Amino acid sequence: MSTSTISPHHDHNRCIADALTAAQQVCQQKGARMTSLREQVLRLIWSSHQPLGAYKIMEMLAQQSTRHIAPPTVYRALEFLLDNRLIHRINSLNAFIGCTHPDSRHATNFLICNHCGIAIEFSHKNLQQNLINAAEKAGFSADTHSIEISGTCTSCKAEPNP
Amino acid sequence: MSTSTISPHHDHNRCIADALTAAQQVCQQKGARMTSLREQVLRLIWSSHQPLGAYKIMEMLAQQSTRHIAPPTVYRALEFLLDNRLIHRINSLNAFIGCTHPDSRHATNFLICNHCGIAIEFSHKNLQQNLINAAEKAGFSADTHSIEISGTCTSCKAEPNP
DNA sequence: AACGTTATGTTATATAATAACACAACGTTA
DNA sequence: TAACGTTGTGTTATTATATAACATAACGTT
Repeated sequence: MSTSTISPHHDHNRCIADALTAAQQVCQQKGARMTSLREQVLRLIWSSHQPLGAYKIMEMLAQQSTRHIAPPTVYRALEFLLDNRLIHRINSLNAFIGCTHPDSRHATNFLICNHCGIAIEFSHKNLQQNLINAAEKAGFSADTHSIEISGTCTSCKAEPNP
Repeated sequence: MSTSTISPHHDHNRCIADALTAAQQVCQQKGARMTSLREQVLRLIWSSHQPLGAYKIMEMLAQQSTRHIAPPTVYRALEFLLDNRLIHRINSLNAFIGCTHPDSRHATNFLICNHCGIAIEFSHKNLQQNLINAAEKAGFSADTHSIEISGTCTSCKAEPNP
C-alpha cells in the first residue's frame, strides 16, 4: 500500500504549498478557473490533514473576511474542487479533505484515525484492481468506489494522548 | 467474491422471512429485545433490496399505523438494528439496508447500482484481509471499514430500462 | 404491587445540503 | 469600448438528515 504516514512534526506549509501548486497546474490544463474563493476554500481544507465539514469551512471563511458567507457559497466551491478532483469527500464524516495526487483519476481510499481524526489517503493498485475485477466477475460494472477504513494511526498508537 | 446476484424475479417474501427468522435468532442469543416497532422497521427495510432513508421509513411507519411517528423513534430502532448487526448503513446514500448474514461480524461491503438503486452485499475474505494487512503494514490498526462500489448491476446491464 | 430497567413518545433543535433567483465579474466579439 | 453571453458569487428560503433532553409507558423481576 502506498501511504505516506503523516508525522505530527512534518512541514505542513510544504503540504499546502505543494497542493496549491498542483491545483493551479490541474486547473490550467483543464481551463478551469481557480478563483480566489475557491483557492481560499482549498487552502482551508489543506490547513490540516483532518477532514473538514462544510459548515466549519463556512465559519473559517467568515472569520477571515468580515463578509457574510452562506452555505451555497461554500458548497459551490466544494463542488468545483470535487469535480476537478482537488479534494475528496469522506462519506462517513460528511467532510472534505485535500487530494494528494489530483493529476490522476482515482477512487477515494482513506485510513481514518478515530483518535486524532486524521485521514490518510492510500492507494494500492493491485487491491483496487482486484476489487473491481471481483465485482465484474459477479456481473457488476464498477464505476466509482470508496474505501474508508477506521482505526488508529501510527502516531496515536505510539502516543495515546498527544 | 461471494455475491448472490439478485434477480428481479426472485421470491422476495422468502428474503423477508429468512431475514426475520435470522434476526429473531440473533436477538435470542444476545438477549436483545426484538420489539414490534423494531421488527416493523426491519421489515420495512427488507421490503426491498434498495437502501431506505430514515425519513422514508418514518413515512411508511406513519402510513401503516395512524399514530404519529417522530424521527427519534425511527433512529432508535435503526440504532438497535445497527448495534445488533441486523442492518447496514450505506454512507454514500444516508440509507439503511438489511444485512444478509447477521450472525457473523463483518464490515460493510456493497455493490450499489446507480440505475435501479439496488445494493448488493458482498464479501471477499482474501480481499478484505489483504486490505487490513496492508493497512497494518502501513502502521495503521484497522478497526472497521466500509467499501461502497457504485456502478451498474447485472439486471440493469441486461435490460437498460426495466 | 412496588421497583428498577428498558423502550417509546414528544418537543425542540442541531447539522448538512440544495433550490431559485438576483447580481457581479470576466472574456469575447462587434 | 460597448454590448453580449457565460461563468461565478450573493441572498433568501427551504429541504434533508440526525440528535438532545426530558416525559411517559411497558416489561420483568422481586
